[in-house]
Parts: sequence; C-alpha cells; structure tokens
Amino acid sequence: MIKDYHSLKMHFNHIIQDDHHHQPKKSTDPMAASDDESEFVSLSLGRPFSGDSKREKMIKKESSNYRHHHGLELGLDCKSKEEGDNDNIRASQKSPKHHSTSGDDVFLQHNPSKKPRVSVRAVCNTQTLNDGCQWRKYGQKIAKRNPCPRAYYRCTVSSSCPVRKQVQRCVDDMSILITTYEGTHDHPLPPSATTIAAATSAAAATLSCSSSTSPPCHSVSATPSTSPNLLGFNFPRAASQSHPTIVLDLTSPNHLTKFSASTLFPAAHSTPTSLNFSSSSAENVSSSPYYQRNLIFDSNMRASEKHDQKMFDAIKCDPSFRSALAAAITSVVGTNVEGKNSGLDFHLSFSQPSSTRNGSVGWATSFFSKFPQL
DNA sequence: CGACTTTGACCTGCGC
DNA sequence: GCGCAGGTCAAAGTCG
Repeated sequence: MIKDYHSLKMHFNHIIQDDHHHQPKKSTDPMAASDDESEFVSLSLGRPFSGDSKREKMIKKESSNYRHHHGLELGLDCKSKEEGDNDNIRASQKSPKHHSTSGDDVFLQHNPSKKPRVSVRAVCNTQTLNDGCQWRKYGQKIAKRNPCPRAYYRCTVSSSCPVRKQVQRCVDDMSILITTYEGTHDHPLPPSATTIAAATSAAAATLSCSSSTSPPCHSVSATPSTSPNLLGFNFPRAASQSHPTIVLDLTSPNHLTKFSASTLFPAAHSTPTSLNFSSSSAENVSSSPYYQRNLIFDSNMRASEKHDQKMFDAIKCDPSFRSALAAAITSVVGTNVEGKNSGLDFHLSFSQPSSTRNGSVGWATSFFSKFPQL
C-alpha cells in the first residue's frame, strides 16, 4: 500500500510540475484570476477543538481571502457554544418567533418539525455503534414493517444537548445497524465523537443549502433516488422519508465497501443528490489509513474520465453535493486523525480540471497537500 | 444511591 | 373526526 501510495504521489507531483510549466503567470489581482482559479470552491471541514498551528492560520487566511472575493463558504466546524451557530439553531428551535434569515432557519420555516438527520448504515454485532458519545436510552418501539425494535437515545454529555439518535436493525439484513442522528451537540466533543457530529452538522448545512438551491444547480445533480446516481452508484433510501436525511452507507455486499453520502428530501419536492466512495473493508473502514487514501483515489479512478467533468461541475454548483462530500471526508478524517487532530482545520479545494487527465487527481493532490502525513 | 433501562401510556402529525 | 404510526414521557425496575 505504501509503495502504491508513493508511486501515485510521485505521479501527482509530475503532473503538477507539468501544469506549472504550461500555466501562464497569474495576475496579482485575485479578481482577474485565471479560469481555473475562478472555479475553486472552498470547503471548511470540522475543527472540533481550537488550535493555533501555523497551518491553521495560513488556511484561515486563505479561506478568508477566498470568501472575501468569491462569497463561497461551507462551514462544517463543530463549534462551541460561544461561537454562535449552535445557539442560532437552538434559538430557532426554542423560539417560534425567531426571524433570522439563515439557511437553517429558512429550512425550519418550511419544515418546522422536520429536523435534518444523518443516518449511518453499518455492519455491527453490538447493540449500538460506538460513536464516542454518551447516550441514554429513553424509549423503544416496534416500528411497522420491521420486527426489530427501534431504540431511542439522547445525548447525556450535556444535560441540555438536543442531539438524539435512533438505532434499529435493518429489516433486510439483521447484521446491519441503522443509526439515525438528529440535532447538533451544544458541547465540545471528544475526538472520537467528532466523526458523526461533523456529519450531522453537514446534514443541516446540506439541507439548508438545498432548500435554497437554484434550479440550474439541481438540474446538474438531481437523480431519482432509486436509480444510479451521477457517479454510477446506487445509494440507499433513508429510514424515514418524513425527515430530510443524509445516509452514510458503510456496508457493502462486495469486496470494496461503498461509502455513500446522499441527501434525501420529502417526495413532494424530492431532488436527491449523492456522492459515493469506495473503501477497502467493511469493518472499521473509517479508521483505516488506506481507507482515507482510497476514499479519494478509488472514487476518482473508478469514475470514468467523462464522469470527472460532470462530477466537478456538479460539486461546483450544488451546495448539497459539496456538503455531502464534506460529510463523507470529515467522517473519515475525523476518526483517523484521532488523538492528533486537536486544532485540525483543513481546507479542501476543488479545482476545475484543465483536462480530464488532471480531473482525476485534482482532489487527491489538494487533499494530500493538506495531509502530508498520509 | 445514582445512573440507566424497560415499558405502557400519552402526545402529535398525517392520511383518509 | 378517526385511526394509525412514530416519537416521547415517566414510573418502576435493574445494575454496579
């Protein structure tokens, strides 16, 4: 694996060097940047604990500059109480007279009782997934069409934490555990718990973005939820269609584990979008270093060159697509860098490929530039 | 004794 | 308005 990795890395470096040789010198005016640069999308993924590394400052500066000029931002930070976002969400939940015009509020105004959810499907022999959080069971119910009882848990890390989760075995395959998370934690999380928390935050971001996505964007990525998506993969339906739900599928019937992040919406205005990746194993996939690399490589290598262009176009213009991807990557990275990720704040840029050849490696190159240890 | 689980009752949204 | 199903409450029981 290491050998393959170094080989690929060297290959990337060659491609990048080639690009530099062929690229004209860029103007110092950021607004007059080349076409390639103008296509960049900024993704800011989970930063559960504060830190002050040089890289973090540099990334913040870059991110800030970019947002200033382009107005594009996708934040998935697990913010503390003092940082505000969670307060806004809680306030909007508690107070029906909340008049903020944030994306979440727009969503909640249209769906007052439909909190976004993140559903995780995983092969699990234990009663619940060990997601690093403390939970207290407060109810159990036999749901229709499933003989296995559905258990209801709430987060007990903080007495006021609104996060809840439902745990139920899949009716089709009892070895699969479906865990559905709802809400945003109002307290700092242990590193091992940031994975799902980030995905949950991303769900809110995804759905709020999607609720206001312009029609042209949806036309790029919208696919029927029962048919193969843009990248040629299928993805599962959420457990509950009454709530908008992101599904992270960590199960796979074949050798490669498919990892999908899809957003599903109530059928009345359903325009689901999804991303799907591949990994190497079903068990503990997110903690495998190989999985992290493979997440990027395999998805890109398997997508045909023709699809590369479509993929980049979709990601560029569809906020829900970007959020789903961010959730997927955060889910993986958050776990793997456990113990090392204090203060982690990485900045992931997607560039418009100058050719389909570069399209396949653009993500990985950018990703590795931020994670040289991988 | 406190934390947690179990379980029947109750509440609420939704379709008819 | 009624019935159904999902979700929550809270008293009683269990466990360490």
